[in-house]
Amino acid sequence: MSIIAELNWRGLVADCTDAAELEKKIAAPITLYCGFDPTADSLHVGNLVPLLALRRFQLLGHHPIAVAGGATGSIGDPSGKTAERQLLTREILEHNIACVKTQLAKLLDFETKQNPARLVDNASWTQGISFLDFLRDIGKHFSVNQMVAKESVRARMEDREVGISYTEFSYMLLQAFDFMVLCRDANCELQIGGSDQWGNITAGIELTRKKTGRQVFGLTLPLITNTDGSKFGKTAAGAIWLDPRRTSVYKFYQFWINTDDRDVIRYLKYFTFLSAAEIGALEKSHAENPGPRIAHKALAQAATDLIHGPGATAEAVRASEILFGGGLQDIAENTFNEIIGEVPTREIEQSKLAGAGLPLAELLVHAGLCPSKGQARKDIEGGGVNINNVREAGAARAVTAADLLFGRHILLRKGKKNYVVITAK
RNA sequence: GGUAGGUUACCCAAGUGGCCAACGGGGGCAGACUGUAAAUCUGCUGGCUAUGCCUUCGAUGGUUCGAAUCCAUCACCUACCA
Repeated sequence: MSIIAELNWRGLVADCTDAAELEKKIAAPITLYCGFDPTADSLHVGNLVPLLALRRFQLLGHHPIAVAGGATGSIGDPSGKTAERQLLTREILEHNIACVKTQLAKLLDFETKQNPARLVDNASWTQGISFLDFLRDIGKHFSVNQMVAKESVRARMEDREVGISYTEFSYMLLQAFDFMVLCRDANCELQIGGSDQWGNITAGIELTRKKTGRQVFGLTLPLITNTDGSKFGKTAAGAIWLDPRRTSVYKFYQFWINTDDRDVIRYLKYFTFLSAAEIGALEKSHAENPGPRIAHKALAQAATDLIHGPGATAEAVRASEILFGGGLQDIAENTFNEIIGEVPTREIEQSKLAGAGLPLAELLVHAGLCPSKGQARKDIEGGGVNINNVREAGAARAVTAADLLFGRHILLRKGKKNYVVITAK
């Protein structure tokens, strides 16, 4: 199957330039790139679509280049942003680039002989260029009239409250320059990216044509949206990160498990490498009997596997089975131990539980389940708090050593899915 | 530079001297139902050593027994004029 057909059945093509010509070109392996700006010290699930797309190209024989945006990231892409952003400091940028690089490296194959992936930083080719040279060699090819017409800029120009700085306005020149350099030096002929990158990509295509006379291509991937209208990849607690120190493997797995029914098949196509046949089977089983959530589990399993590996995934699955499987009544100690570390775990001094013990509200705050004691009391009175999976509706309830399971742990729960293990020490 | 209007909790937004920790909506959290769904219904949504106390209605100062509400100054935003 060609990569275009592959992306098409998965619903991963939002738009592309000169489809007919690209189709011909792509019959033979080509070199393509996608950029990732280091806006944080970890990528998040939203970055997964373009990243996995690079991988999909690689699996079908093409040559992927992941570009870490050391240069572009220091400017800030205005695309899809409603307000000017704070520039990152040099130190933070350095740190972010280093972190993002290791994540990119994990998802692409750099070892294969045929078509190894490459990882470059666009700062490496912007560094030596003076502002004057850049204005003369690159800036001259851009028409401000056209730049102003691009959606990303126009949106900000029309909004008089926020506006756009000259710095962010110039962003597209840098990204266009990347494409031109990669075409010239690495024979890169295709750039992929999120649909918000369309303007930047086409700017690069034009610059490349003007500077090198070559025709290069652009392909954008759809913006992922949840059916209920909320933003994909964001929870109340924030973004879902790929770095397990920011989002635990258990939480990452749970994020996918909690996918809306209406989205699950679509997401299997977007975020896994399962075949059309496999996904078709899951779709059928889900349509017939959605209760067991076979498709959700397959999605969560596959996505977690991809990012965190099979070992960590198995642990997250096991912890989920224990917590959501049934009662804790006669759970074995070593079974319970499996959820420690998977579920957020907090320590507490043994002495605090001695005698009259610690008010439950205080423990909830200590566990990070409630923002304040007042809120904790309300949550308790509302019947949302469980100790060791037994509801505690008395606000005066104190937690004592008698509540410890195996003499060491307390399983706190707020609502249906928010668990914290408290370990006495 | 001139004139008019605005700035209220996570967001939108009501309130124009005491009944205001502040209407309503959104969002969020929790409960019931369920499948760790969706839809629906219900409760909560500033803090605390808690029948009370403290902090909060752009900032600072003032008037008053009492201010989100009145006055002054400052900052920012919007519209019209120049």
